[in-house]
Amino acid sequence: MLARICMTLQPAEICWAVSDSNDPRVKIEFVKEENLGLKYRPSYNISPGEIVPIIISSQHFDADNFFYTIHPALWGFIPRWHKGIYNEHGFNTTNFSSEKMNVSRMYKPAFLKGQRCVLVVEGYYEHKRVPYNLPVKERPIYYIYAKQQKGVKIFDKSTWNYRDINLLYIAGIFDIWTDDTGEEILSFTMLSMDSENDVLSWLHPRRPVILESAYQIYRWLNFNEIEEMRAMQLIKHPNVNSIEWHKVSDCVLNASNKDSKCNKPIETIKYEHKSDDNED
DNA sequence: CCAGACGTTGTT
DNA sequence: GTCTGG
DNA sequence: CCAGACGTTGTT
DNA sequence: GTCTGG
Repeated sequence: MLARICMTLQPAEICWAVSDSNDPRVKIEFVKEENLGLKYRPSYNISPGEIVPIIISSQHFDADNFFYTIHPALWGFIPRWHKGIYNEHGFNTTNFSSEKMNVSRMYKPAFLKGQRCVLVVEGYYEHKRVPYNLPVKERPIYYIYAKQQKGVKIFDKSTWNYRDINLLYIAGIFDIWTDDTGEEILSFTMLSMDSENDVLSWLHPRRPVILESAYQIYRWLNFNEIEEMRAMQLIKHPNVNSIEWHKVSDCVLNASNKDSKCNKPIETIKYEHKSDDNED
């Protein structure tokens, strides 16, 4: 999968957006402003190796109460056994096939400890899969995001009410890694799944595991209440009914382009006009 | 047992 | 050609 | 994944 | 750290 996401919200704004829940058990806290000496930097184009906000259960730290906490975390899971510089383990841990969970040496231990998390994003970017004979430049790139209320455009902040926008919630696995000096780093991987037979199959054979309902998110995070077996069931066939997308320019391919034009719609080619973007 | 893998991706 | 940083 | 680097030096 | 293959 094309490893790019969009998340421009500030920590407080993330709390506002995420805490829109009727469930009194869902209390939101943004903790650990800094991690690794690196700070979460909201951006229209975020890549692996950067710090992004994830939600985890407070019960990983406080056994008495369950509520949501939002942490800045390193995108790219650091293997528990790794020694040395944190990012020199040599594995691509940006995402992980959820189907392989029960045989994974790398992720299973964290999963069995209930270390499930949710990555909060405004949207993610994906190359469309096209025939091999087409050059890279001919591959359209799409921005995928949650369906919004009337009048709200997720790619246009001037239309936002921070408490009303709909975000994407992507299931993940996290761990806390300790370096030689005792410094801890919170890192995570994004879970992926087959997109065959769902609304995104036209785009790419795989897609992130997207949690759509508040209840689904609650169960994915509450590891005490929902054990591993049921958690895996939960993400086996997650719904993706409430998503939308549009074509964007290739400026997002350069990871250093953090500009707002990264998630803006571009003119579609004349003959495939209108909302036919959604077609294969 | 011990060495080697452990992950992903437009690859072959 | 291949690795790394984002 | 893709873009960009791929190097050195008594220097800041 | 933990599992698998030989």
